[in-house]
Amino acid sequence: MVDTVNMNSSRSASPARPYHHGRLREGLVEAGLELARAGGPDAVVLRAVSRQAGVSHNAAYRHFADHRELLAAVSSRCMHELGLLMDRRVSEVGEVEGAERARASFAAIGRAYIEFALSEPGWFRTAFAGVALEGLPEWKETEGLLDPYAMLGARLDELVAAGILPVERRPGAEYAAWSAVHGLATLLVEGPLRTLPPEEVERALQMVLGVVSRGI
Amino acid sequence: MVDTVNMNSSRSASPARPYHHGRLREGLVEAGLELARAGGPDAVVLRAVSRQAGVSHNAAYRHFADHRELLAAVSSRCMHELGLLMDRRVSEVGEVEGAERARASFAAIGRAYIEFALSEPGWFRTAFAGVALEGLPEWKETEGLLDPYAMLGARLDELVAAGILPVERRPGAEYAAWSAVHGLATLLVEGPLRTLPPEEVERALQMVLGVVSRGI
DNA sequence: TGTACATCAGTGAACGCGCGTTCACTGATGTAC
DNA sequence: TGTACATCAGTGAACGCGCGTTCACTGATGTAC
Repeated sequence: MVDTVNMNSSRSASPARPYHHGRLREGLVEAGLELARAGGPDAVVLRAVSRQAGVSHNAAYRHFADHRELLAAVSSRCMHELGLLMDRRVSEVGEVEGAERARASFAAIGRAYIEFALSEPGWFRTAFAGVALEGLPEWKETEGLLDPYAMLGARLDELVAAGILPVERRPGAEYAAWSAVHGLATLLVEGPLRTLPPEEVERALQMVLGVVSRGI
Repeated sequence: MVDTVNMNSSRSASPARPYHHGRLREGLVEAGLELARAGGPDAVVLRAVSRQAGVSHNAAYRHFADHRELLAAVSSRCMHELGLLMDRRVSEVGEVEGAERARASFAAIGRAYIEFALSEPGWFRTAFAGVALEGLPEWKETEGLLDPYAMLGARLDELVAAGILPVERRPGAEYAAWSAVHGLATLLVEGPLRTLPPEEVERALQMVLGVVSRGI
C-alpha cells in the first residue's frame, strides 16, 4: 500500500498498479507468448499465464471462456509471428528481378519457415498445436496476407507468372512445397533430426529446397 | 476368492489370475499400445496403463524405472509398427522388375508412411513423441531393417543401382524424401490439413510423391 | 523328498502437486437524473 | 456538480481430479542343503 512505484505494469506512467489492468486480454496473451516461447504449448497453462501477467488466476475468465480459448489466442499469435518472419525475409530479397526474383522469394519463405522453427521452437510448436484444437478456427483469422499458407500460394503464383512453374502444375503445388518444408521443420524441432549439427541442418535444407524447386 | 474363471488374463488356460502375471512387462507395453492407439502419447499414462493391464499401478515399477521409460518402450513399438507396414507394402509390389521395381518400391514406402499416419494416428504421434524424449534412445534399437529410416536408405540405394538416381545426388537424399512425406503426414494428422477430404488427400499424396521422385 | 530362507513380483494406502473451474465477494468505473 | 446505482473487472478461497512416486507390506517362487 505504501509503495509508489509500479513495478509490474506494462503501461507507461501509472503511479501504482491499478485495480483495473486496462489491457488484460492483451496482457494475458503476451504472458502466454512468453511461456510458449520457452516451453511450447504445454506451458500455456491458465494459472501460469495469469501468474505471469501478475493477476489472480480467475481474472482470465473475464476475457476467455476457458483455457482452450486462451491457448487458441496465443497459438494464433505464434502463427502470426511465423508469417511476419516469412514476410520480412521475402522483403529482404533485393537486387534481382523477374524470374530470378520469383525463385529467390520462393526460397526465402521456405528458409524463413525453417529459421522460425529453429529459432523459436516453442512458438513453432504452439502455432500448430492451436490448429489441432478445432477445425481451423483462429487459423483463418490471421490477418490478411500474413497467413503463411496464403503467402506460399502467392509465391507459387509468382513462379507461374515468371514462367518457371508450368500452369498445369500449379494446382496442388502447395501440398508438395508445404509438406517438404514443414516436414523438415518438424523433424528438426521435435523429431529424430533434433540433434543434427548446424552444418548438416544447412545441407538438409538445401536438399529439401533443391528437390522442391526441381520437382515442382 | 471364489471365482474360478480368470476374466482378465491374456494367458491361455490358467484357471485363475495368478498372483504373478508372468509377462507383465509385455502386458504393460501392450496396454500402452492400446491406449496410445486411441489417444496418442498423452494417453500413455502410468496409472492408466497399469489399470488397463489389470494390475495395481505401482506394479509397473518392477519393470520400468519411471513413466518415461514405459512411454519410450511403447513409442518404440509404435515405430516398429510403422516399419512393419512399410515392409509389408514393399513386399506387395510384385510383378515389375529392375528400374520399374525400384521406383515402385520407393513409392510404396512413401505411401505406407502416409497410410500408417492416417490409419493409426495415435501410434504415429506416439512413435515420434518417444523420439523427443531423449537423443534417439530407443529409436536406434528398433530391430534390424525395420528401422524406417534405414528402410528409406535401402530404397534410395536401389534407385541408384537402377540408374534412376544419379550417384552424386544420393548423399542427403534421405532428408528430402523423408521431410516431404513426414511433413504431409504431420499436416494431415495433427496439422491444418486434418480436415482434408479423402480424394484431396490422395491428390496431395500424389503431388508430394511426384515432386520427390522428379526432384530427387 | 522336505524344509528354511532369500529373492522376486505383486498390493494398497498415502504423499504432494498443479491443474481447470466455480463461488461469493469487492473495488472501480460509467451513466441517469 | 453531485449522488444513486448498475455494471464491469478484478480477488481469494475452495472444489474435485488424476497424476507420478514412495512406503511398508504380502504372496509366490526358486534354491541350498
